[in-house]
Amino acid sequence: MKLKNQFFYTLRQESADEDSTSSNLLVRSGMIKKSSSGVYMFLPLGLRVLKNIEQIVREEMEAAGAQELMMPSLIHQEIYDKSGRSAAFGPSIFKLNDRYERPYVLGPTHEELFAIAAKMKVNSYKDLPFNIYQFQNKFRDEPRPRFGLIRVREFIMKDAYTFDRDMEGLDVAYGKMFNAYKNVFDRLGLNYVIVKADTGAMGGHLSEEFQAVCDIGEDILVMCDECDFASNLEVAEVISEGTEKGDEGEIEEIHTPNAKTIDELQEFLGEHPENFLKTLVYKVDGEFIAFVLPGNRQANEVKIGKMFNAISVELPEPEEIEEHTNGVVGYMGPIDLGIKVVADNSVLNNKSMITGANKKDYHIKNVSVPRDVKYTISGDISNIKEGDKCPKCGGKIIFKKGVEVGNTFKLGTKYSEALDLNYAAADNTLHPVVMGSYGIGIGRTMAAVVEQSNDESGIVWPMNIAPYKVYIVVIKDTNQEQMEAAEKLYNELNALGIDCILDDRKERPGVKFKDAELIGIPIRVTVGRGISEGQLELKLRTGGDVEDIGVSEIVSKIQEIVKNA
RNA sequence: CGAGGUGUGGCUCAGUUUGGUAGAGCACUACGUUCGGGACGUAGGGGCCGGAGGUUCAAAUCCUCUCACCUCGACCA
Repeated sequence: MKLKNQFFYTLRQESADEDSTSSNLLVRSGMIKKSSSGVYMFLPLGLRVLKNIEQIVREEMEAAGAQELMMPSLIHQEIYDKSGRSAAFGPSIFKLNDRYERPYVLGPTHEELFAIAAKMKVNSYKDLPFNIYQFQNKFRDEPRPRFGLIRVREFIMKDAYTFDRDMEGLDVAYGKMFNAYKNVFDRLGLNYVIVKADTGAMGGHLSEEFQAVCDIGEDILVMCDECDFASNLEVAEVISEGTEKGDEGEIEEIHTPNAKTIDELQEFLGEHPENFLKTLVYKVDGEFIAFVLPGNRQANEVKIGKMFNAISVELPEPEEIEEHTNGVVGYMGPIDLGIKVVADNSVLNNKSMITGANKKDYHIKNVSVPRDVKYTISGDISNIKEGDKCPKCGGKIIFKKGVEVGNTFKLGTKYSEALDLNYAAADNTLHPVVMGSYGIGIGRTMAAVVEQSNDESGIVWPMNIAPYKVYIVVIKDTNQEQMEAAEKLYNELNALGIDCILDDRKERPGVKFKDAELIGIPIRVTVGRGISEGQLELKLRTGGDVEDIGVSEIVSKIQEIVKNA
């Protein structure tokens, strides 16, 4: 691309309403522009990066035996009603009516449609397995779009779906896709970890997430400092200490005016939070249930939801709680609360605890969980925390933050059963097809790369996804010798399939250098005064000094750099 | 959905408290000087101040409604 007369611009200032390094750099370099909250335009330069990432994903999908196709975005809502996901997605699904008032949705993900398409092909066990995928815009009405391309409402996803006869077949298909995913993120040079995760609205048996490690990540990754344990916080199992803390004593009321939170109580009594019993009331599919856990642990709503196989787990308003229980918010305790009580594993043996008296301004002490707390169920309902024991090896737990760039699911038969995707086995009995689904957020991956690869001057694209590989700076666009040398190099590189930018704008050199760095082109060639001695300058975006190179060697040198990157 | 904030030229913002008919920097145009790391000077062009209604002789400024965007929280594959 010659910059003159092309749709190319950069901004010198940060955008006022971008909130992350990656979104600022992508906006400043003219690759994307926000269209409305959580919706972005991809401009020519940005689109090239997107397509490059897409191509890497495509190559790995094809290598894994997947076939590309394309589904519509506009889908009859009935299909999502049938699978129960209109409810599961709730307000996150974009809904609209056609002119006859028939309800449609903009597809948030496509398990249903792929299952329906698969019915065309699947009759017998001989028709399985197979694997199909697409790149397509997905729509999700996120409550709070954030961080540029990281959390958006319309985004391009590569979604793949595998179809097998049984779980053994799924294991094989899943393994292939899992490896393909590793290849993709390895090729992109991302620093990522793979964690076990909740299956959420997708359902099924297993979910693993590919998480790009970065500070603005919205997911907490739970890792072990000794073994390879890695899990999303949502599902990381807490190994309860099982200690028998304290001696049983008589319950005593203590006056604790205005000490409503664990922090205030700690301040007031001078006791460590682990000696408090925190009592939280959740509305689980409409039922008010109390959850008792140590003062130093957070409740985990995903675990609670699983415990009751519930669709919704929400924290009710204080008034609602007081209406439905005998408790007083701020002074809640599990004794005589009047509703079902669930105890966290880690408090079951504790015999000397402090908890709310269900009476304003009072707590009680010497509470023995085995003696005094009448719980219906116990289980693991809290978040693991840093410093806890690793559930796998007993090592120490550490946290990192991650951006979920890929997700794989062993779905099982959830969708095939809902949509009657069955096959006849060898004995002529009918069985539901066993499915897997696999997503990669393309735009989000692009943002994650920028988050991990930038410096004070701008983006540093890896060679294989850079929008162009070489940026040719012509120092003086009016100097004929310089322009001719630059054009010659430009043509030679293009002929070799090495995409390059020729900056032939009437700009001062400083402007061109700054732009080259901002947009992150890996190789910069400067055509300047040295040209009269047949010399060019070469500089890499990743660093290092400017190198003088003869005109005759420049092309082979660039080829070598591109090849070895 | 709750709380807070912001909408003024392409971009970043001042002006709003105390109404008087719109500014700065960057970007853009012309000319000149300069020109190998976001040049300088001079002269220009471009905005009915998010929208609607109201108060007033007069509204970017005050009042009402509304829309959009942002932050924190809630929520969330």
